[in-house]
Amino acid sequence: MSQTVDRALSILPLLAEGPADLGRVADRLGVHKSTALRLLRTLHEHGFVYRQADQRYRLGARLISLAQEAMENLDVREIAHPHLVRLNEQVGHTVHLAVHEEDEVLYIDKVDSRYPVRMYSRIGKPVAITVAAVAKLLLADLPENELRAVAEKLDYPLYTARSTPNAEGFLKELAKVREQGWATDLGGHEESINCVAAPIRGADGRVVAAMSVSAPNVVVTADELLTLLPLVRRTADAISGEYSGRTPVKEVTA
Amino acid sequence: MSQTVDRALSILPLLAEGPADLGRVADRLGVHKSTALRLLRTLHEHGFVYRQADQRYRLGARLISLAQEAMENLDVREIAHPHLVRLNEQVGHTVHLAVHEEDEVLYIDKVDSRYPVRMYSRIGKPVAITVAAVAKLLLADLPENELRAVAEKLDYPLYTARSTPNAEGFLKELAKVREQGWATDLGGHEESINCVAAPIRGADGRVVAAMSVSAPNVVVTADELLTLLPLVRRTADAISGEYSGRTPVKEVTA
DNA sequence: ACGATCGTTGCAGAGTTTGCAACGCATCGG
DNA sequence: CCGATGCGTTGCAAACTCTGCAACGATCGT
Repeated sequence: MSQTVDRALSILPLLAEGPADLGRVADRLGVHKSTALRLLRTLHEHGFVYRQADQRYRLGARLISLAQEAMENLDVREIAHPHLVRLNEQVGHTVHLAVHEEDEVLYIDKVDSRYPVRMYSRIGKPVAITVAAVAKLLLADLPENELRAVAEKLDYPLYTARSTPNAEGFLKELAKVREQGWATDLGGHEESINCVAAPIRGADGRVVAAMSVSAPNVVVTADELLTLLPLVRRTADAISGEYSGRTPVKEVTA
Repeated sequence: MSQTVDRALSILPLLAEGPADLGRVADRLGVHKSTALRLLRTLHEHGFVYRQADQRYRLGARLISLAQEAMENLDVREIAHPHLVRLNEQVGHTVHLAVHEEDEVLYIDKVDSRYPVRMYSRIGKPVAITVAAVAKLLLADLPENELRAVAEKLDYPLYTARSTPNAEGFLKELAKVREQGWATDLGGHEESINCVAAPIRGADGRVVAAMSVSAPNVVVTADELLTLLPLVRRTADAISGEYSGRTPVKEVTA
């Protein structure tokens, strides 16, 4: 809608790939160098980009601190955290909390496994939306028409042989998930890692977040992990209860 | 330099304070509602802001994931992390890693204390620049003229009775820090918390980051904490060595 | 049912942004 | 040592984008 802002914002993901000099930025944006310079200057004034010793630009500190504030403002996170910690103490495995926003699902909290073998994931990282157990729960709650639209639009990368292959399979899986009220990912993202997940609901019953317990095959089998399901669901319900009790605003897709 | 972008970017810190509706954003920016709307729309398209169910705007997910990428690209962080973990295992206290950028010092990594008493701090959060031990190290490395300019410009909030009171005291402290090659914060930020910090240097000898060990009085006295200094310095030196060995770009102030 | 509040859209004027060309500066090769 | 090349930077006038207004529609509360 606003050309200038549009261009300026496009610079940020570009710099996320790594530092770039003026010429490179101008090229990638398809604008004159002087234009790119002025955009970068404005971004710089706000601390969103930073100029290295070699004059190249990279993402700046304000971006990091802003993101930090953004996460601290998420009410679900605040409420859920102690529950996640407690669950982690009980089961020992990695516990995740995720929310859905604009066709992306991302982790907003994590408590690491106490076992030496840890899985790779980071708070703030978008999750594999077509296979992750938490993603299934979050998407399954969308109204039918939206859901169909989203499913068609997605890519279905075959991380493993058990990854969701296409929109049809995804919708079918989501229907199942919606009905049973919980979800799993059995080696769909990484061959040796399984997850069990449960939804966290707001006062109006809509799913506002999802939490999961993940563990590699080498520690527990999928079947053993599934025995934790009741505990995971109870934890999620406890968070739901606390969250809907004093909900200031509902976190739902637009 | 660019009015439109300037305004658009100003919206983000504003939203970091909490969700706001269109009217509020327009007021704070001092522009017409229609103008604010178009800016918000552009930010929305890029995922930087998100629209809640109640139509209010808040910071979006792309901001969080971008910040995540920004941090993952920091070479110092990657290299330092395992060292921080090891140090934490040895001493048990909270370990921090911080960098300096544009008159701000912020934590880019943290390993939590193993003691039940934990201090409040978060990755991405700007640190109290006038009192934190890591901040002293990072600033002490600036060229004399820049340093003076920065010191004059800063605020000196009196967190405790032992906080740095003014520019003069700060410069004096920095001179000491520069000479001895390490720094402390003894109750300057929070009455009961002490820190010991050491610098991490790049190939050219400039300080690129600083690390610290922090612990509350109730666990160890300041004197006991100081006995850890040699270990902290050794760890910092190890990181420095590894970092300067294969430095792609130097992270230095412009 | 009515008024108030808030978000949204088309429009024309105003102002900002854009790309060009020229400059300064450093680096590199002859 | 000097010219060539590449980079970031600045003034300028034309062009296009953005701005604020006013009017509309929807939603909410009384």
